[in-house]
Amino acid sequence: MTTALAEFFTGRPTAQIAQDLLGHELIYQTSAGTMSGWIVEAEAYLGEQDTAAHAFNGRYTAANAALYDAPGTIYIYILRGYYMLDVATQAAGTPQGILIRGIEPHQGLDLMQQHRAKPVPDITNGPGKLTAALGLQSKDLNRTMLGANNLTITEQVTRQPQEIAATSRVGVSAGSWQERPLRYIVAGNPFVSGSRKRDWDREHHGWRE
DNA sequence: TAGACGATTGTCT
DNA sequence: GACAATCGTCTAC
Repeated sequence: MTTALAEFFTGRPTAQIAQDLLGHELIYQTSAGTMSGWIVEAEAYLGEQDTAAHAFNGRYTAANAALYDAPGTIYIYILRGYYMLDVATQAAGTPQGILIRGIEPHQGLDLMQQHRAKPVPDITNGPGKLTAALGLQSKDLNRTMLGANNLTITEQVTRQPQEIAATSRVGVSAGSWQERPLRYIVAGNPFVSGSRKRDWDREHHGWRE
């Protein structure tokens, strides 16, 4: 991983990093070809103090250890049989992270549809869906760095969101942190999980120009 | 089109 | 043995 990419995932609040991540491109290279997509939805989880976070109250297990690693470390975990893709933020020992919940396919859509035979946009509009589409069905990359192997994220935005909206996080049960607006989306993009057709920007998908 | 609910599986207590 | 940062299907409008 480059220094610039490491710096992107630290040095400011995780909520800000999650917001900044929208419009960056997630790139996964396999022997079958390259798949990539623009990040359109991300959620921030703020470590020990966040009742919804896996590391709440300093919880440390084999499964969530990646959260405690260096900024830019990939954290892959399984929920109800589905693989989820996260990136650890902040210095090692500070267990904060960002869950990537939706991407708009750019390269290799045909490959994604081989992995997950669903019509667009159902192919990548959810955290478990996008990992299935990419063929990320193992924890091999858990605790490895972005860019160290075949999975990375661009240092710069490659598309500029027209408007970023903040909402409460999905699937977070009751608690004082339930309502916190830590989920960030590209407004109007069809690949945002749970988005409604009537809210879609059919012309630009919520991107500038 | 939108809301409700049951299936399902690795992980922790 | 219970639970979870979900998904897909079914039903009602």
